[in-house]
Amino acid sequence: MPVTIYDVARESGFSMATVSRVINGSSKVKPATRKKILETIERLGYRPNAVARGLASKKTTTIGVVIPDISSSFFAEVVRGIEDIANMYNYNIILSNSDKNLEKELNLINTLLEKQVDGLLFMGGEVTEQHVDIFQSSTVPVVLAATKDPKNIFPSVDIDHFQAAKDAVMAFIEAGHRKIAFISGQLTDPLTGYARFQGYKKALDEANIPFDERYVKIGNYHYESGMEAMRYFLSLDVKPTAVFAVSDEMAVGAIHEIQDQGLNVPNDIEVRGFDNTPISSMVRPLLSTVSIPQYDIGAVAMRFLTKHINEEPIENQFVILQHQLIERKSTKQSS
Amino acid sequence: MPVTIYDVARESGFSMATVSRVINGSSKVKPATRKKILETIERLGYRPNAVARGLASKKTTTIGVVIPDISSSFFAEVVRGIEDIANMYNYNIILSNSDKNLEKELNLINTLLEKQVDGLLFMGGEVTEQHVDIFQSSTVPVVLAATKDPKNIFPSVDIDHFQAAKDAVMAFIEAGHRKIAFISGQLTDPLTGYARFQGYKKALDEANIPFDERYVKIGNYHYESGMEAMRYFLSLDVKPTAVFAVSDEMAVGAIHEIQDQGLNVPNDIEVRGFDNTPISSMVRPLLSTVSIPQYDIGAVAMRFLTKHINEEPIENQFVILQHQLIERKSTKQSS
DNA sequence: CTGTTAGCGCTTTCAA
DNA sequence: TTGAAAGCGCTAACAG
Repeated sequence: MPVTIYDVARESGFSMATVSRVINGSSKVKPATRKKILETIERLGYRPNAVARGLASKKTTTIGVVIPDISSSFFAEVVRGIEDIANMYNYNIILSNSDKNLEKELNLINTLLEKQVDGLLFMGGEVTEQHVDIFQSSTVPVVLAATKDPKNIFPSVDIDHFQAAKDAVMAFIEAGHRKIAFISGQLTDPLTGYARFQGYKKALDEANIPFDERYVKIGNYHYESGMEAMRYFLSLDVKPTAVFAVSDEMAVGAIHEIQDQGLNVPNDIEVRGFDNTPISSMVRPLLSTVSIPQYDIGAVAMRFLTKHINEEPIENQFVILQHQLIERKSTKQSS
Repeated sequence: MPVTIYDVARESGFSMATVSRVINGSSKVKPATRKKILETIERLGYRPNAVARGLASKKTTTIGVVIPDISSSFFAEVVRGIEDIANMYNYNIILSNSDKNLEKELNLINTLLEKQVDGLLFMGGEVTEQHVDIFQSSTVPVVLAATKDPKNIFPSVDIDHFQAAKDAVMAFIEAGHRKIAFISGQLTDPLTGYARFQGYKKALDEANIPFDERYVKIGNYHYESGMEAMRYFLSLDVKPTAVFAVSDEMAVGAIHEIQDQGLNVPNDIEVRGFDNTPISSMVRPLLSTVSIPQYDIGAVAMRFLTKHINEEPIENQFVILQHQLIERKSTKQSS
């Protein structure tokens, strides 16, 4: 039978209210009585029950995080950012993996809301009508991280996927390439798939390079699918001279396929990835990529959420973090 | 003002107790009344308050997980295993990063216990007296994952680090190597550091190869420190012909350092890593390594915890999962 | 500065 | 099969 605040009150000779005050460090308590109460807390080994506190105060100091897959190094880094800031503000996070499965997402959100989290951080593929509905049924704030909803209803923290992809392709164009292959994500995915694809097309368009669908292959962000895509590109009559993949893993897969066929990166074909995950610095040649501030996306989103929770004034509901082209060794230095 | 069980009771014309029964699917409720109550729950958009339930039932269906660093791909995979099984048993997890910092660990454990988690999963470097103390103050079960306590007080799920390292080194010895370098973890770390080091020494010992401290370098498990260690080994008069690193990242760093100096892996120097993290399949040459069932460690630990929570009979309190030598391309096939 | 007293929303005997 | 009522452990007015 664990010791309760009532026991502490009885043993110390003060009331529950006063004990509560010293626990919460709130308002004025005479130093002498604080000391006494602290002593009996120590003596009894009292540990406040956060569930009871949550019920009484309507605050749980925990926030819900739904994420596609924590074993993806991209999201793991985002979560690290979330957790660090959460910790700083004295929140804990309940983490749950959705695998981008709609039903699972909806269930998880519901469960988290039932658990009375003080706020919700959502990462996922798409934000559908159903997401919107359930988010709107929430009495606590919801912030989208590394995604956004099509109607801009909810605050979000993300990068400009369209521009990032366009910049990457433009760098190739400026280096003189005309035959630029694109290893894409699913086009049904509005942000990481479709928006980046549009960026690719736009860059070509502005350079008057006709779009050639043979230079586009859909991948699943993983290494193998990068190899496969590259295998296909290399089977073409007119091979591309540059390849842009929307994930580092796929880019590395592409590089290895190129190398396995006896060609050289970057001399025969240049390759650029996306995300700047740790692997890009652990391969040869070092991978040129588009750096996405994963940690910051998480950190900013969490900070953002605390502001909403505390109803602090918020200037901009939709923050776009900056991406950056990282030139390493899988592209020729254009200097 | 959110709708409560009381509202549902009033609207449906039944008592709170009966509403509670249909929510929990427990005991007998007449189908007709169940139907009516379900309807009014739907109509009112009632969402049960898990905090109140937790207070009343003394169960929160959430478990606490403390982990060194979620952005490490090793732990990310372990957590995926934990979460999947947790999910299966209808638990949520509160995840917190400790960075192996003792004070932080103790604080986190305390917070989780205050939050009335139904169980605790601990991963960390070392399990000290202080850990033992706080774990013993817990009224809920504690399971150690990917670690164990020196006195075998708490149930744990891990691999045999000593044997795994020994096996890796023995494979080199059987392939004819005598000059085997070792990129170690901190020796103050009892499991991943010290135990593996002992395994290395034991293998040499059994083969009557004298231990040479110049062939041992302490790393921090990361890529750069693998390169550094290798740079040092290559500066030796008598260079090693094989290198065993206790993490894949360090092994890959070593390979790249070797390659950068114009030598070939595996022809000039063979390299073997540890963990079988995804990167080992994404480098050239493909990395030979010791496979650790990370996902399973998490999954088994979580399953283990549910058994403790439900007070199911448990045969063995200390489960050792099997490691496995994976032969890829950074070692010569010994067949 | 401290105490009294209602709840918070739900589960759980115990009766009916 | 259903209901009444007593808490679960704590916070938050409100008094004093």
